[in-house]
Amino acid sequence: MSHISESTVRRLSHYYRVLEEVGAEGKRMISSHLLAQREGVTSAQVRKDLSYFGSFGRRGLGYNVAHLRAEIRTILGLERRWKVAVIGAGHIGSALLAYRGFLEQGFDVVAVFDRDRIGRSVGPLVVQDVAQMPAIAAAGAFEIGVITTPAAAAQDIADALAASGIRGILNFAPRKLFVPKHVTVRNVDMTLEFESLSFALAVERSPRKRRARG
Amino acid sequence: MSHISESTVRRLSHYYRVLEEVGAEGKRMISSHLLAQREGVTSAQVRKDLSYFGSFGRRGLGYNVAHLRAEIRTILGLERRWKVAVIGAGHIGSALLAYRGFLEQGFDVVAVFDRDRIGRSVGPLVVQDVAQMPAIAAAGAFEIGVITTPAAAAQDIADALAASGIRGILNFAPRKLFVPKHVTVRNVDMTLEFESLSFALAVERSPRKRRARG
DNA sequence: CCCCGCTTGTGAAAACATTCACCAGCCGGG
DNA sequence: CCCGGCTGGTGAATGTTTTCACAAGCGGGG
Repeated sequence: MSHISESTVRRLSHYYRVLEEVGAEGKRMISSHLLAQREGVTSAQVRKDLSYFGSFGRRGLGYNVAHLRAEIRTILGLERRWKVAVIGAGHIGSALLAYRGFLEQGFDVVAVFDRDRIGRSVGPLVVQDVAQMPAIAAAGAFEIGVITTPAAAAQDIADALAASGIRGILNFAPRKLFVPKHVTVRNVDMTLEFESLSFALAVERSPRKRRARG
Repeated sequence: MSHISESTVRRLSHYYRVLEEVGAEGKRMISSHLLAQREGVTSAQVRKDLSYFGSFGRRGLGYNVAHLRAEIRTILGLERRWKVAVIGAGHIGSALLAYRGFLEQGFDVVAVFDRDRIGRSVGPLVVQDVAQMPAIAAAGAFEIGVITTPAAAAQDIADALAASGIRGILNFAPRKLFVPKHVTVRNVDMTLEFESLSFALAVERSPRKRRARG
């Protein structure tokens, strides 16, 4: 397991969900072929992805649903719970806090920070001054910082998080973040996806070559 | 331009943003090297990405910022505006509607549908019955459907959208959607990103091989 | 106990994406 | 007008990811 690609990890998350469903349907075993079909990938891909981490199946039988689910859970680090702070209490930040979905999956939002709106209640939490954030982060109050500030502030927040020893950042701001290499950033960028859709729909785009004007 | 990879399109969106900033800073020309640096990729990558669509630079000078920006705008299909319907008026749907960011970029939300909450105002729009959606879609009222319903409903909505002639879907539900091949789906999946972060942080994961139990 | 149908795990091959390296072209200065 | 310093475009090389294809292992039936 020298290095696992980002795509493999993403697919593991997907398999994890499929296994939840399949388990709920009462199935005890599942073949790589069936699992692949439900996820829209090839069976070889499923087996290859899993093979990076071990041998979880049995030839002739497939994978034990509950067992494989537990293995993936461990691989993804979902055995434990992660403490999350949200920086930016605007629309996205609030929606995120209100969204129950991921709370059930091992992530607990323990703090919300903003430059304004200080003292306001957001669900069970009270918005704290973002100026306090570095100290609170450094004290180990959370492991993952979620940036939902305007784009212009995002890099500064990322710098502050990194300087406070935070190693995981989920960035909702539409801007590339530069961080020390021991820090992992993942991006959720709606605008990008809209533009990607736009590209796909605009089939009438013309591939003609042109000369540029300086 | 036989086929453009998804990654290339994503990077074009990124370049587009950088060009906006760079333009705002008053720069007239930019080299592939500088553009690359601001986006955290190599200069060869920038030139290769652009070369799929034409020759937009001038040797010795670089790219004209405004001109390149306009070219990418055209490539991405952002010359025109896209009409968007949001299906699901829950937390994510509402946050999305409140988010001004992407409205400025060529996407107009023209309708909101939900199974409940019918008649409620969301910004300038009124929630309509999702049962009406297929007819309204078929009438050409919008080109892109954004699914922000619970996961269990997502595939049915996708089927309805596809059947009504919609060719672009942005899916916020954490579930793989199966659609006819002329329909393009893009996913925004926060849960996935959280799990990917969890994996990256859980460095103490052990790669030991095991035997599975059936 | 052996054979058959099924399924995994995995090297090898193929497909795909990124980076290299260099030619061609452009500007400015002398 | 020519030379030198830069920079873009692009085929070739390299690196990465996915797919293929098959040996090895499993359970069940007779």
